[in-house]
Amino acid sequence: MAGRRQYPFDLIEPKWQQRWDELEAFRAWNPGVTIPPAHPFAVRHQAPAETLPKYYILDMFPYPSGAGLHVGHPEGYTATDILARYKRACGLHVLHPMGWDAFGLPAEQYAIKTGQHPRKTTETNVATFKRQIKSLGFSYDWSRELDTTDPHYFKWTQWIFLKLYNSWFNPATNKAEPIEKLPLPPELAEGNSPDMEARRRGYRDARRLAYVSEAPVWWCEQLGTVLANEEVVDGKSEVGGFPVTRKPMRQWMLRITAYAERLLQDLDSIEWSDSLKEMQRNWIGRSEGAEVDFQVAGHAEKIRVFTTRPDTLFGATYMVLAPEHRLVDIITGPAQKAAVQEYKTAVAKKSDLERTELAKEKTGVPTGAFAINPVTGQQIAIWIADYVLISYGTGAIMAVPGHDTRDYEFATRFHLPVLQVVEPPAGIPWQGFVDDGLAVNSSNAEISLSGLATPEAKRLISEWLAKKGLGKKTTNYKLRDWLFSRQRYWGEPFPIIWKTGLSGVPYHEALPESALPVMPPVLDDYKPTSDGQPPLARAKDWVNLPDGSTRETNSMPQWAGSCWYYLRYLDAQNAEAFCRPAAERYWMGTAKVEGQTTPGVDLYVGGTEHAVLHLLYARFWHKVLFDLGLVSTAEPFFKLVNQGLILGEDGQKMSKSRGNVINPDVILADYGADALRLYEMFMGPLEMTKPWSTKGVEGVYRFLGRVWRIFVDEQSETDYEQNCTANPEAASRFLAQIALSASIQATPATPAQLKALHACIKKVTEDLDGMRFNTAISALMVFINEAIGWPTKPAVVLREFLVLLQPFSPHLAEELWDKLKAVDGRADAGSMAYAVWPKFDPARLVEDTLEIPVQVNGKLRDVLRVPAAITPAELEAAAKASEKVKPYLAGKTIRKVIVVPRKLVSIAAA
RNA sequence: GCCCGCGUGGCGGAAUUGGCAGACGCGCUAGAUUCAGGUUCUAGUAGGUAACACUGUACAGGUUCAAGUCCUGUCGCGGGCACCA
Repeated sequence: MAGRRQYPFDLIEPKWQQRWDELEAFRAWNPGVTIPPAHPFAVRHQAPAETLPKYYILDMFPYPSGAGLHVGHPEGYTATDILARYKRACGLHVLHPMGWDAFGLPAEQYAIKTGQHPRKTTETNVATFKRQIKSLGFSYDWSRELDTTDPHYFKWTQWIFLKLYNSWFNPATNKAEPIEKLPLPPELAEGNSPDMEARRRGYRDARRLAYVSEAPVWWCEQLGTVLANEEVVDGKSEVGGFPVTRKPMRQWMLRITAYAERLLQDLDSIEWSDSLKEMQRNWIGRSEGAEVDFQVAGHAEKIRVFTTRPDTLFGATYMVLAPEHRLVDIITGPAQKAAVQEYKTAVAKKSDLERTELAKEKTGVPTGAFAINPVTGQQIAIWIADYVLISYGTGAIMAVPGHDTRDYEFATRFHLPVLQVVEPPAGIPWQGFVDDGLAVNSSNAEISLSGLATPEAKRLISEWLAKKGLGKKTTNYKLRDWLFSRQRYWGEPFPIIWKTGLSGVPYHEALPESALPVMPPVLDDYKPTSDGQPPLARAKDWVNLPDGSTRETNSMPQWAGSCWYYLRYLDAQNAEAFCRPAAERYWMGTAKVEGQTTPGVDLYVGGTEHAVLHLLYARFWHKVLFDLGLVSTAEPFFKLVNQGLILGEDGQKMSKSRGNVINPDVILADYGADALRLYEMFMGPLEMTKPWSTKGVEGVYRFLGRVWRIFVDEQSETDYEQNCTANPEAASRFLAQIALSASIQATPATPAQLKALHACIKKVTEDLDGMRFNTAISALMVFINEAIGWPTKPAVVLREFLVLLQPFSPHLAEELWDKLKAVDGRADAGSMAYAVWPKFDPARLVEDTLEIPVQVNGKLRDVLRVPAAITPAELEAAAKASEKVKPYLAGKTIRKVIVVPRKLVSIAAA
């Protein structure tokens, strides 16, 4: 490291971290809990904790990887810690917890390689993360620490799964309801035969929020597991970037699509960034349109299509089915059978990556069949092509090549007819015009759209189709149901068993709550079995139950634990419930508390990588729990902020291969936690991507050194090289012998000193409210730059400054706060954890003179120093009288003079 | 291709939302302290000029007494979505 140590942070920081631990200084108190009278919380607040307004501030909990903390972690954690400390100082009851999202692939892959149990790896990694996080002095309530792999935790993850399993979505009420209350159709209502029982069971199973499906799913050979849509990026696995293929498998699904509309609508009720909301909107992918039925000529079959442009129906000149469409084999003519089969096979062999990457040129083959356009009566060819996806809409489209880019490309390639049915604004060619215009060439004997603007044409044709029974208005979503099972060992087992029903058909049943937690079996080998079964299937004793039923061998995805951890923090130790209602209502802000306005988590900070995975899944679970009356808010996270990425010093993304990774442990050892915290906040706005600079750390470190030297007598810091780090007593003796500077006195502050202080209070307070940490720190620096020149420094002023510094660099602030006792004798200075935030007094900032810039024709010509009480007329006169201004007015006529009181004078002259 | 966001000194970034562009920090220059290096302290630091003038917030226009900020177009960078009918 460069330079001498600025101050003994290596003694100060462990001392205060230990003190906070001993005091349990940052514990948050649930309703009904008695607070020890000596606790600083009780000392500050006379009222019971549950009558104070709460502030729930949450970090995205980390996956404890083997690599340890990287510098991105402390960025978000410092931001939330500063706010947690600030809100505590402002008198709010702050909940600020931390835990571990510890199920996941790396621990399992390490187990496959070494045979070491993932539990062991996880424990080691958690210990490392905890040590690192603690060394940064964050004010977490560690009594609420949780770990998703702890049976006391995942018992309740399994319990919530049972809630999903035992619920269905009632479209009439738009809510999840218990499955027992699902109305049965009349034909199933009666009869107790085994057959009727099985049919009733089938009816219910098809409607549960957690259900089993045989549909094609993403399979990743390298990872040996299936993946959710959200985990597949550009045809590759999000983790590892391995190829994935489509494969029909029996899997557990969660019916998130039932919540598509609410997940979309409720975005309007929460304070997230526009870009993040937009990402969720895109993912949900709502589009309004119509379904239209096309009769297949010479067949009984109809083809149903979804279109967002029913107004272009007159321009539909052919149709396309997805190659996987049910009707393809039925309608294909004998002459086309071979070609169609060949095309289907070719498409099936393509991975999704190839299907999109090689999509430069459209492909397809005709089926030989024709459909009848319901408005023109024309026969139009039916093709199959892989640009139509089986998974969206109905898997079939009406092609309007005149006004759809993809259809236009296809029609051009295969010489299919192109008709104009929309008139663009003047000057734009109609071919391939896809925006709104005026309908043309769109009339038949019964209906005419011609001349109508696109929205009206859509409305009219939809009504007409509905009246004729040919179609109806409908809404489609891109969102698919959530594939919820994985072929992995290191995840929550499902609380599900399988039984054999009539004629050998297997069916599933939930285990009772009393069977929770379902523990995973002990295994020697964590690989999937050779026949592609999940590793849990290897444990025969575990799988096979005495009554002949067998356990579900899939496990839950990593997202399961993070879907509800923010609720477990509210009542983390509770063995009887996932969360007690009183605690839930208090911390989620729905209990009646004076001054409480925010529903849900007040502030959630984390990376943008969870924009559509964790944040969508958690909202979904929360809404189900809300419907079932288990939580009291419709949304979990009221305000959400994404921290920006920290790049390497070379401006590139940090990576081992580039060799530009900054290890926070090294920074910590060289400059201390306070400097690291301060630097990460000083780099720039929290949400921005910004490069690391170790020189920048030195800068804020020097600032902390200046703060230290304002307070202490430099002559008394005798021996910096003395090593007391390993010996707390020696450290404490050493720190105690460092005397306060003689310039600090219990004297009243001068007006100039109060002005500097209150300017700082104002700026820091406003900037913290707006989460502008970088400019708040610059205000602290401005204050110190000024105060360092004061011959005598009043203790009252410095105490208030320390309260402002404390959220940012709490260790140094505590040490100096403690030392100030020697001058002002204030004995209440044991810990700053609940020190009261100073109030800014505008009276202290009143200026008696102002500097007023004077412009002539927009150019600055003078700056006048004038009394603050000056009238606009006097100000104008003073401006015109200025010797610096006069030459620019000479020989010109003043056309206009603008006087902005207390701001500026602008003269226009010609 | 479509949808967001952003372009300010050598660098990270400020600018009360239309009112003195460059706060604060890094770096750099000079001086003091020191045997010396480091540290610390003091002064300076957008370009330009001997000093003024003048020029400057990606580029080109526009609105205004006044534009980094508002409007139109262009270019560049970052992120998201990507055959979603």
